[in-house]
This record gives sequence, C-alpha cells and structure tokens, in this order.
Amino acid sequence: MAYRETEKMRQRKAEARQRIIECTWACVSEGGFRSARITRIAALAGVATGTIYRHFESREDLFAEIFRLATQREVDKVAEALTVGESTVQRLENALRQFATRALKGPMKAWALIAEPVDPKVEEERLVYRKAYASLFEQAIQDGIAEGCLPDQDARLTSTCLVGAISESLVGPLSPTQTKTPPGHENNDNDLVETIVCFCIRGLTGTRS
Amino acid sequence: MAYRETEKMRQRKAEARQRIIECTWACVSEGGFRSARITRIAALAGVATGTIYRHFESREDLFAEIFRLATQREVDKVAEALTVGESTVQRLENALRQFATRALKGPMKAWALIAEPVDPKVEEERLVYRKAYASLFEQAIQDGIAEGCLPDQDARLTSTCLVGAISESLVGPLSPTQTKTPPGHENNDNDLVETIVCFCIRGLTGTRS
DNA sequence: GAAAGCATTGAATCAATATTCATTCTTTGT
DNA sequence: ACAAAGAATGAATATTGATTCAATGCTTTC
Repeated sequence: MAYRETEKMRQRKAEARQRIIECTWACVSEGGFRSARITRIAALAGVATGTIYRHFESREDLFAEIFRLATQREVDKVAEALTVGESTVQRLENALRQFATRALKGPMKAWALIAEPVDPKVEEERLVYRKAYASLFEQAIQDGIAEGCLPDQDARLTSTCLVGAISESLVGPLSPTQTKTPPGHENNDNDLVETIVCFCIRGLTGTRS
Repeated sequence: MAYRETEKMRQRKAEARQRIIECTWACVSEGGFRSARITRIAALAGVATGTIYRHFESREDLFAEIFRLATQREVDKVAEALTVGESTVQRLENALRQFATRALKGPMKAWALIAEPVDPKVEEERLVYRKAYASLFEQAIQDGIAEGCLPDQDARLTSTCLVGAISESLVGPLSPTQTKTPPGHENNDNDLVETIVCFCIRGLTGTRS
C-alpha cells in the first residue's frame, strides 16, 4: 500500500467541491438553473467536467445541493428577522419584509429559487423549503394566537397563504423577461413590499392597523 | 388544377385537430405536461405523429394551446362566479371559493395548470393567465373600493396576493406525489377552502367578518 | 378514370448536453 | 526513486424523444 488519503488531500478535494458549488451558484445567479451548463461550471471552477461527477452524482444532484444551500441561507435570514420586534405581529411583519426585500435585491437568484421551472429533484427541494418557510411563520402565528394578538386560525394553512401571497406578488417583478423598473417608478419597490406586507398582516389579524 | 380544399375536408381536418386537442388534454390530465408524449397523443387520437405537426408547430406550441384552452375555461368560471352575490365582498368570496373548489376536484389538472414546471412557452401562457385571474379580482376590488366596502389599496397588487395565496395553499394538496387525503380527514377540503377564503377576504377588508 | 394537389404516415434522423471511462497525472509510503 | 492507489482529464459516447420528409394514399376536378 503506497497511498492513503491524507488530510491535505481531503482538504484539497473539499476546496474543489467548494469551488464547484460557488461557480454553480454564480452561473445560476446569472441565468437560472436551466441555462447553467456543466461545461461552463467546470471551466469556471478550473476542473474537468468529469471531476464534477466525482463530487456529485449528477447535474440534478448538484443543482439540488446548490438549491438547498442557497435557500437555507434565505430561510435563516427569515428566521432571524422573526426574532426581532416587540410584538408577534411586528416580528411577522419584519420577517415578511425581509423575505420580500431580499428577493427584490437579487431578482435572478430569487427567481431561480422561487419561480423558475426546474427539474423534479430540484422541485422537490423547493417544496421542502416552502414548507420550511411556512413552518417558521406557522410557529409565530401559533405564538400569536396563544398570546391572543391573533384570532384563532389554522396556522399551517394561513402560513402557507403568506408564502403564496409574497411569492406570487414577487414573481412578476422578478421575472427575468421584465426585470427593469420602468422609468418614473424608481422606488416602487418599497411600496410593493409595504402593500404585500400589509395584505398579509391583515389576512392574519383581520384588522386595518 | 384538380384539387381545392373543400368544406368537407376543412371539417375533417378540424375534427382531427379537435381530437388531438382532446387527447392531449386527456394525457395532461393524467400525468401533467412533462409526461405527455407526442407518440402517445398521436396513438390516442388515431393519427400519425407527423400529422400532429401539420396542426401544431411543435410540441410546445401544442401544449401552449392546450394550456390556453384549459385555463380559459377556468378563468371563465371565476368570472362567472364573480357576478353572483349581493355585495362585492360576497362576489369575491364566491369567486375565490370557485377557484379553490374546482382545483381540488381535479387535482392533477390543477397541478398542471398552476404548479407543474413547464417549458418557457407554456410558462409564458401561465403568466398571462395569472394576470387574467388577477385582473378579474382587481376589477372587483376596485369596485369594492369605490363602493367604500373595501379600504383603499393597490388593487393590482392585492389581487396578485389573492392569486398567490390560493395557488400556494393548494399546491401542497394538489402535488401529485401526495394526492391522497389521509384517513380521518375526509371532508378537510371544505375547511381548507374556507380557511383560504377567510384569509383572503381578511387581507382585503381588514375585518374579522 | 386520370391527373393534380394535399394530407398522412412512421421509420429514420437530429439535436443538445449530460455522462462515461480509458488514459494520464499526482500523491503517498517505503 | 519506485510502485501502488487514487484523482483528474476531456474526447467520445449515450440518451431521449421531438421532429422531419420521402413515400404513399385520398380527394377533387374535368
């Protein structure tokens, strides 16, 4: 026996894997999943196409992993936002605002994660993460109900409605075919976010606050 | 000159086209767009694959057409529901309920139209029709604002929120991987619909009605 | 019933990349 | 320095249905 995997090698491989992940995300951020070519990713990462397949089973698996990592970051941000605020309602508002604002800041990324047509394995991840968002909201809503600041409701369902309402109302603005704000509507984004948040909070609270 | 298209022929062609459309919709109703094979459609319609291409430019075009027809039916139903009811709010409730109820009645069809990952040309149609739904709601909301029974709001955006909230909360139940209601939850569907409608109406009105 | 023009057929072709794998290069332990 | 064990390479291959088109069959007109 003359070769055994050493720490140095393990690290080098990890770095390659990391580079592949980063370059894939770079490609996706630029044009979504569909247009991200393995050859391009390999070139960017400075490896051969074959090497990618030592690190990931298949293109779909690679994409699923990228999706998972990227979305987890977003979920974490929302979870974090959900801890900030005096009242439960404020915390929810904060989280919704965070979600929408971040999406509008990186439209192509958000589109890829929220609305781009993707292959089954990635779509599966998407469903998982939609549930993850919904679960975060669900918990907060249940807290709100317990505190008495939200009317009794099926928290699971209404949390899903929140996710749907935000996502849908962002799809138009995010859509890569019409990403540019028409002139004279520059700080529309703020109004957009506020209207969505307002709708959502009303949906939960049933008040005009 | 020995042949000119005659009425009889025109009709025969129209029938073939119609049959192709119906069989395509049958396939889609069964497994969505992705799994609808041209060969299968041709076989069902009793024509050769090549024939399909005299009636439609391409698979995508065929699908886009099928999507248009199917969705238009749904839009019409919603539009119709929107005319029934004493008050604007009741009419909106009615329309939302119609949308959700019909989707739950044909889960695979609804999934194909609302949530299945589809090719660009079909996705384009989907955007068009989401706007169509939103426009219907938008008009009603504006009426409501004018009448004073809805608070002032960006009708375009809140209508989009409605579409998003319903669609999203239906996606889970519709998803072809988990179409069966778990035992003991048989008439969940009604509660589901009512909760969604309630959320939406609250979102619009800001009251607990 | 014959010729001309269209429609239909479906096996063969195409297209577009993801994926493979024989070969080459690197690392490791003695 | 050498051999053993991996790792990396990237040109060649595989895949998968959609799409084409030469051959065949129907309709129509005279």
